Amino acid sequence: MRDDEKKHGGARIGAGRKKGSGKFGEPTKVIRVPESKVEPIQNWLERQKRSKQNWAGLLENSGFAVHQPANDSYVSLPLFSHKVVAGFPSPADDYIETTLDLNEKLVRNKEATFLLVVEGDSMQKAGIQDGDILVVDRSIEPTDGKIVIAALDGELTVKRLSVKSTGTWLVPENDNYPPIPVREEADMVIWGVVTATISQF
Amino acid sequence: MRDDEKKHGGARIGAGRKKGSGKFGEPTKVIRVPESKVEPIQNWLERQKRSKQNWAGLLENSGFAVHQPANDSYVSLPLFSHKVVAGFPSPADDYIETTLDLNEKLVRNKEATFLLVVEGDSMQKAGIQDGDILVVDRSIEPTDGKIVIAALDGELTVKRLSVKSTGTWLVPENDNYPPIPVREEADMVIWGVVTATISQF
DNA sequence: CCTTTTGAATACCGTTACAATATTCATATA
DNA sequence: TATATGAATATTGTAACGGTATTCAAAAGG
Repeated sequence: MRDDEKKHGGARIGAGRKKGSGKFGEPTKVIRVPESKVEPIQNWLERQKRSKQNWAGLLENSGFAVHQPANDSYVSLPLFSHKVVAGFPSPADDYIETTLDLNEKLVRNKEATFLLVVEGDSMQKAGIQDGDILVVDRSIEPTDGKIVIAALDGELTVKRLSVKSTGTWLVPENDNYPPIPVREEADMVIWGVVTATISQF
Repeated sequence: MRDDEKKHGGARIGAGRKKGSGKFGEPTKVIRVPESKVEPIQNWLERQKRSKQNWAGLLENSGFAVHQPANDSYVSLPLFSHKVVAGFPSPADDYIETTLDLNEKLVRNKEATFLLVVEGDSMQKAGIQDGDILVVDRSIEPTDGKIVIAALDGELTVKRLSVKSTGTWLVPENDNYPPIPVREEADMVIWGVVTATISQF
């Protein structure tokens, strides 16, 4: 076969890169901006891309997602990410990452969830303050490291559960209080695992 | 005088436009950005130049994309008071003090409320941790002592607002950070007042 | 007939180039 | 002395360019 006959391809329809296959997934434009703002803007663009993916993924996995609540209440509030907003604080534009219903976000298992008003400051370091509302899920397995509601001899406490080979402890997150040893599982009734805490100002 | 002798000016040193006399006051660069982001970016640049916005102005043209809920039904969760529950509890029995809908509890003015994810630990003492979700109400007057979301020269921060005769300050609740003086209202745009913070574990 | 290779076709992207303005200021003019 | 002029230089939005990346179907090879 002669060289000039060695041909592949050739003119054809349908060839060529697809539209929207670029890094931004949409048409682009060149604009002129001050030098000092180039990096912030590009960082922001990067975050915009990533955060969209993240939230989508997060919502997917966590089951909070946008799908179900037909008969339940659904109050959609715009949710911003601080990071994303930090550089470009304009509520008017499309910086809204997603919308979120607080009940949905905070309550995974409605039947097993209850709220509790905190008294005392023994969990201050974990961000739990006196007067906070705790969201407690009784369907979650209380494992080592989880913050739990435990009734010790009828005394209700919020502590971090520590299950080690040396024994089980209820550990306050406040240096002024000592860890409490749990001698037997018998003295302790765990009500549930704290999934969130809400402080109102 | 002949026409070709009618001359003004002429070659001379020092002539010409001064550097930095453009709209941005600094060298510029051309960058390519997605079309949908052109306007947001240019709005932001505009605002950076004359960061002259006050609370009222922000409210005016903010145009939040707040999604309206279809209707307000409630998710009632049992709310316990720590004291009351101290006995022995099951959310099913009558230790339940009341029931509470989180959206109702946390969102007073739905149209003016949005959520924000916190970054940083400058408000640790107020129980606001990195990663928390803040509930921000834009309809509440930012007064002395309120925790506010403030954009200082485009930088978004969560701080306690201090309005004294000596001036206005944004005060972090973390000893590692100094209070930030607000020289003029012009530097500062207050997005809203924080009404609650939610930590999830 | 099925799989792999190939290269034309097309989109994308960072940068430069360019033409139209805008600004400045020493000089010519009144 | 005050004003008008126009060369000199900066700025700015957009077009253009060259280099890459991607896609697809025809050609080549099993």
